[in-house]
Amino acid sequence: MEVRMDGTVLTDDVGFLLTRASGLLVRATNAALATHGLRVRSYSALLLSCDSAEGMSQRDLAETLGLDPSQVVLLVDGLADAGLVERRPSGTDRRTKLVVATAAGRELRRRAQRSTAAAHATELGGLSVAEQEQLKTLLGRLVAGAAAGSD
Amino acid sequence: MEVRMDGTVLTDDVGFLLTRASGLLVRATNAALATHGLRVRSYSALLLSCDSAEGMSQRDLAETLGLDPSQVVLLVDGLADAGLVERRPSGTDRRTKLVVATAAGRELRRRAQRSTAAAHATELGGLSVAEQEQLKTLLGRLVAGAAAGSD
DNA sequence: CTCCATCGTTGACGTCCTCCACGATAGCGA
DNA sequence: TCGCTATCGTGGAGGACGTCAACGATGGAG
Repeated sequence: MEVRMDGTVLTDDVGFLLTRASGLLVRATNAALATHGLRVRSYSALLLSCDSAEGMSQRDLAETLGLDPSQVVLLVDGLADAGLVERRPSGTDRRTKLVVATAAGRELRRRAQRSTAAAHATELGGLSVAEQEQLKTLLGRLVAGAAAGSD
Repeated sequence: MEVRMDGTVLTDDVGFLLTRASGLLVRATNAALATHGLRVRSYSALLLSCDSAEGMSQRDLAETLGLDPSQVVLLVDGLADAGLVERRPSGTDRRTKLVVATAAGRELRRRAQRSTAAAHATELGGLSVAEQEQLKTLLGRLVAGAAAGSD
């Protein structure tokens, strides 16, 4: 019988579990989004583009998604080529381009959302709704804390 | 004021938070492990090799880490080249190779563990110890459930 | 007007994911 | 015993992703 206090055993390590859980969910979600021609990455960007009425700068997109700005370029390129979003010039700053979802983008978002919800339900089936909420809260605090620490 | 029930808003999505948190922790941990010539991947494999007395087959390694077996080959190659683990033939099955940590591997593991613990403490600073334990439990259940579901 | 910061973009390089195929070995049924 | 099928480790290909450095265009402070 082996008893250890912290993340000494790999499968008790928060970091490992985080990576493992994320990998599982990403894989399942990517599979669910494949029929819509989306991946987790592009779907996330589409969501943000839909939820901001006036569009979101690529800078803010990168910040929120935790990505390098150079990756957002390709991400938005793909979405724009598919007619899901468009780049609009900002009225106040000619450097920034606001990414805003098109009607087609908003429509696809609705359909894709059903797919991801189904995948999430399957993957998170082992947890009760209350526990999922608890997990969400803890992760939110973790992310917020880490983001604050890197300022 | 916008109120939504579930993961409708991206930053309230469990999957997104999971990926985001994992990315943050992996980045920090990789930075902490860099001085030891390790990455999260190789460190995890080293841990497993240390914790199983008789060694672990690459198959089981892949299973536990959630990786494709072909990746484990390269992973173990790297660790073996660094003298941290060695491949031993299994007494019962000549196909399988047991990966077992060397003395140097066990020594490095100890030092590396201190680095990762420090990184974790920094990154998880926003959560109390009880909350970290809670998070660990929830993630463990999630991973176990998803693993059971894919059988 | 000048100097420096910021935004989007491009390029490069390495890591990681996913899948497919192969030789060697194991295990089972005829 | 002989095949058939499954499993283990390995190799290779192709795409996605992470990280960093540099550039032109623009904004803002002094």
